Amino acid sequence: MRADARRNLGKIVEAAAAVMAERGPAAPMDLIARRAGVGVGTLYRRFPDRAALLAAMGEHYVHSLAEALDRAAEREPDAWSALRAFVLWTGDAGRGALAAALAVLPEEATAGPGFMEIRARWLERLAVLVRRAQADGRMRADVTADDVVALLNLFACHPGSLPAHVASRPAWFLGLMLDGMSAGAAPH
Amino acid sequence: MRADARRNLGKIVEAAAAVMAERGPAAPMDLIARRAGVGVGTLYRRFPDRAALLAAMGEHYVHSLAEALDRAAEREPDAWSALRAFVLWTGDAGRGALAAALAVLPEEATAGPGFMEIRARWLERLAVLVRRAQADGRMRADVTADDVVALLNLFACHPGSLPAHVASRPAWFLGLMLDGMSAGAAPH
DNA sequence: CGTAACCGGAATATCATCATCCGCTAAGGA
DNA sequence: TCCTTAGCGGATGATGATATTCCGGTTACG
Repeated sequence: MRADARRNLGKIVEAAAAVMAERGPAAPMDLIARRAGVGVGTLYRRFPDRAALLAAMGEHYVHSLAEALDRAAEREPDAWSALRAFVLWTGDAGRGALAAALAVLPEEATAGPGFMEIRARWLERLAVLVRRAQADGRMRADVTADDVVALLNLFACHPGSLPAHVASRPAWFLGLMLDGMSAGAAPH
Repeated sequence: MRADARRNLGKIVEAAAAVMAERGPAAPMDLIARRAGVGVGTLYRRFPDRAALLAAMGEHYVHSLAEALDRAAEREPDAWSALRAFVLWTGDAGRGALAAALAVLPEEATAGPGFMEIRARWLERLAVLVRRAQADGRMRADVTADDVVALLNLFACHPGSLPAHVASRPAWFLGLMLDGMSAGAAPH
């Protein structure tokens, strides 16, 4: 594969994530191509249909998400801090990535080859972290890993249509919900 | 105005709220008409364009929202309980109404005659409630009324695209954020 | 019972997006 | 340096969805 082709491929995946984060999974292909600085033809040559593009995006970003979780787990001293750090990381670093990986993708791109495996592994690690934080008495016992994922989803789905007050301080709101999940909060 | 005409008008506003809650403010007029059990013609005769329809919806639902807040303030013994009751009420009773009044409307229907006044009054009452709850030491001091509104917005914007895990138990998630706002939670 | 207001939805106009195709460009090897 | 060919980009026609109009039929109300 020629060098420029490879370069463009990367640009397209990134652009797709960015545009879809703003306009949802049905965003016009035109926009994605333009954002990538590429003609529509190039886009279609590389990805015969939308599903293929979504699959590529999914694989790429779920991977980066899993990496971030592992990084947090290594660096932070305990499970609860790691969970917290990870959730807050999603708030500033990779909103587009999140929207892509969590909210947009599962609909159609679930079939990717490495996608399901890495996603499952990621979910499992998250669940372990949750259980550990609960065992440490730092996290409410009635909160599940799925709840954490749902929380991320809530913030990831269509950042473009998020209330401005939330969009401008995502970390603050994520922190609020984390506080609600912490052991200190009233369990009802 | 003939009796059936008036009846239909009500049905249309309700249908518009329901459909727009699911599909956003750009939902097809067809759908709205069908949901109302009415022909498209009737819809257009009553509301010359989308903006008119949005305005009508806005007035109607902001009103009902203000009523709910006042009701909660009367019934509950203290400010924090009232706030909590109101927020949780939005979770089950009137999601469509919320989506309409908070997320969908401000974009275009802000110009309605009674709209701005009642909205401002509502916001003011909400702010009073927040200040009282904070004075009572039941609510975190760094949370503002705008934050509460943003929270509602977060759940109201496009229920159709909410993660299933959230959509099926809205009250649970709202409760989580309320817990995060309560005085008990760690302020950081 | 008459009439005029009102209804419904078929028909048309409009528009945005998809997806293809082909002449041009330039990457990379000899 | 030059040649070959993978690769590029965007104009183009097809397609499907939505807005909006219009009129024959219906029904509320005096």
